[in-house]
Amino acid sequence: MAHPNLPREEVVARLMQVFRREGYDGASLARLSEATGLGRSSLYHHFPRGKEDMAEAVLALSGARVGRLVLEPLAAPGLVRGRIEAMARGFRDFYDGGQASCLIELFGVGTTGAQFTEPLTRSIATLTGAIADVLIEAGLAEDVARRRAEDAIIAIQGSLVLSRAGGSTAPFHRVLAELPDRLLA
Amino acid sequence: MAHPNLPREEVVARLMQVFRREGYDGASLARLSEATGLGRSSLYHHFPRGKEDMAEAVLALSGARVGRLVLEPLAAPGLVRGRIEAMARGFRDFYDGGQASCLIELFGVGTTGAQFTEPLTRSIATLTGAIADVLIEAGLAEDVARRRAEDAIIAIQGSLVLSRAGGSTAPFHRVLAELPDRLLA
DNA sequence: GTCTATAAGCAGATAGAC
DNA sequence: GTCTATCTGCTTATAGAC
Repeated sequence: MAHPNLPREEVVARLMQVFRREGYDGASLARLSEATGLGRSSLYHHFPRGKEDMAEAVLALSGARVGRLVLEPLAAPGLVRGRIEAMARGFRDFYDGGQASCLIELFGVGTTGAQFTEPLTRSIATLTGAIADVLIEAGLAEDVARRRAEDAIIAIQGSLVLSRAGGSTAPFHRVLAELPDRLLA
Repeated sequence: MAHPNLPREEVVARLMQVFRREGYDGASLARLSEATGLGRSSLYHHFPRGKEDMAEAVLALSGARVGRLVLEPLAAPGLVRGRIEAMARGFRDFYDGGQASCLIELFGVGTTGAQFTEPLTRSIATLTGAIADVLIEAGLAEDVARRRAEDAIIAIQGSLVLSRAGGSTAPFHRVLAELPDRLLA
């Protein structure tokens, strides 16, 4: 066994890598076992309902990371522009420089049904709400703020799709670089 | 058998529906068989290498539809704005009003490997190139035109992700409605 | 908490009759 | 060109020893 007594968060982080690469249906137990160094039975010990529980844990970790990397810098004290720039760096790290897929695209498809869509929907709403709040704080009208916040999320998601399809993370990095000006223009 | 002597294009269209809903790995032969009304063996008669051939046919149909619905209206004679509006309607139809997923997100993940990425990459490049050409025709500088064209594709893809995650196609329709002004501003 | 062994079922794919 | 029947392998999941 390659990784004995791995802390749970590290196990979940490795599960997340697999889900992001292979999707929910594509991530087999064999692959998840290999990535974590845990045998099938060990995985079932930690996640009694199997893949379903693993995916839930991955979503929870994902939510926590978005909170720490994106929402916290956005809500921190300081000038609005600086906080938005920090948020952009947070997105960059969360998506591993544009190489990691978004779980929204992966868990909203196939066998999963509507099982995971609700947390993902809430996550999107929280994110756009937080960005809109900062823009309102900066003096923008509420409807403009909400629209620009949604545009920002749209641009990030779209750039991830294009980056993966095109084999270059350039679109992702360009969108992040332009984000502060687009939000505050 | 529910649908005897179905024309090939109709068969492929039904396969596309399944792949779009379930993803590549999630689309089982049982499901593909049910959707087309063809038994497993009939599917293998038409698509000797199985799912792989089916996915290829689906990609080909997808490319043909993009050509007819999006690229042709864009290249047609007439004023640039009207052609861009026609292109937006083409995207709306191609993505079934925002309810259909993009194959880029589905075929770039899981078992498929790099097998289908090349046609998808080319498709994106063709699309952005065609949009950029029209903007250059309208008098924009080439670098600006190329950037805006890429932004348009990013916005459309991102809005599809948000529409699916949020349970409402509003983001998709908003992006399409704003497309002409954004490209020509 | 991890292991080996195994169950039960479904996946993709094929053979051969009609 | 479609059918029924079948094969092999891999899937998720469980049982029980250590």
